Amino acid sequence: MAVTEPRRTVYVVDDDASVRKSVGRLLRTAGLQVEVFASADEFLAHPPSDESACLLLDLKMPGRNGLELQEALVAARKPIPIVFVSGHGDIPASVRAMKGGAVDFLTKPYSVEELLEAVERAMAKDKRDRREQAQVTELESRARALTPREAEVLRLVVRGLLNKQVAAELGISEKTVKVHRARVMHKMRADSMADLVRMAGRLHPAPRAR
Amino acid sequence: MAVTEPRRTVYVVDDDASVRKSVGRLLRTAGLQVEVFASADEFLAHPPSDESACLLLDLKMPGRNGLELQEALVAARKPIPIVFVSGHGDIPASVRAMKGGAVDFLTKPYSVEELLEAVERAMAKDKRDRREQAQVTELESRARALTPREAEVLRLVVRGLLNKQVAAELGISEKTVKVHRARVMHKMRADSMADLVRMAGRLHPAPRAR
DNA sequence: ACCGCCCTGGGACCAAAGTCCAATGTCAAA
DNA sequence: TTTGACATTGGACTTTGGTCCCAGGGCGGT
Repeated sequence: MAVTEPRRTVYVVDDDASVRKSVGRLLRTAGLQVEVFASADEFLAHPPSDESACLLLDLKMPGRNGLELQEALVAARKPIPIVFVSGHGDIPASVRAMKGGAVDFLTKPYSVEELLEAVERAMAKDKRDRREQAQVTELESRARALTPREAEVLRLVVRGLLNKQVAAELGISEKTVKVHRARVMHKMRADSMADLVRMAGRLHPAPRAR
Repeated sequence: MAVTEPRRTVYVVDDDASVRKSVGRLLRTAGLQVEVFASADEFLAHPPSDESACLLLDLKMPGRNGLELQEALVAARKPIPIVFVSGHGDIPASVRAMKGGAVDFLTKPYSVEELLEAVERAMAKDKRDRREQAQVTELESRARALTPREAEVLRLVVRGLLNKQVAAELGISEKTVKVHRARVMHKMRADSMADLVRMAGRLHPAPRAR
């Protein structure tokens, strides 16, 4: 298959130069792009590309450590799957990392297989997350194009109200509701009521179990 | 408020009798019901009540260990939030526990606050999970009451097809589709199209990010 | 053979939704 | 002031959806 393999980048953040070098070589050999950073701040200063990627992160580093970087990324809404690596980490740190959504937490010495497998899963997760995010972003974009009134009508229609009920709720005529409703369908590019309901559901996800 | 406090039970599984005793007393003091078990198998043999509950689980035990119990519960579809406790656990074990969905993983010595806080979060999660599960179960129950044809119509209607399109798809008359559709709405107790779409969405959740 | 459930329809109608065309008023920006 | 986006509504229809009543055939179990 002559499919152009999408660029997949692993960001390696480790204060140990020899680690950066050896791990970098290893990952490149596995066909991955690699970008190395010597500290958390160096990584944060880096404009992350919008390609498929994951982060291979050392737990202990001078300055901002791995967990702090993880928190910073969460706070900055820069979701990127993280694989932690540590030499002398402790259980509380690993638990905190996993609670924070890390894909895996490897301890040295780890095997090449472990590393590649973890990175592979992180990449897969990134791919899913990106796809999901791209779709939601697109929907949000469409929703932003709605006028206040249209958004209002959307809300009530999706709640299951009839046009006449929406009209009563808003104190306007049913005719006007139909007009707004038609524009909503068009702007949201929904081709059925069912479609619209699902779109609305993704825009305001029900708080499921966490 | 004279609200009857719902019974909240913590299942404590630990091979050390003195731990069972002291932790049990501690949790009871905090107003929780406690049931203790000396081994994983003893717990598995226990018919779990259907009350709000969580599991406080020792990592290392003779026979089946904590992680194995966790896996057994997952395999058996007996979801119950787990708080692990370990004296001499290692990082791989804690990571495995967290990957398996554990709420927390405490290491000895831990403070009373840590323990209670973790148990409290586990109970809260259990409450959410139960509520969610109860709703889904109810919907599944309604869906099972549908005849094959009705289920088929539901599927197509929720996909956004018009009655006439559903009819064409099934090779029957639009009239018959209406009949099935009406029965679907009634059996599912949906009071609007939007409602029905959401119900269907919860029955067959879109595979989101994991 | 009879009963109940399921699937299938017709006819008649009413309600709701969607779609044309057309028009008016407000309000803020150019 | 002119332009443009937004909200509003009417009239006239067509298409869909939903609900009655009524009815036949197939099929499995009592």
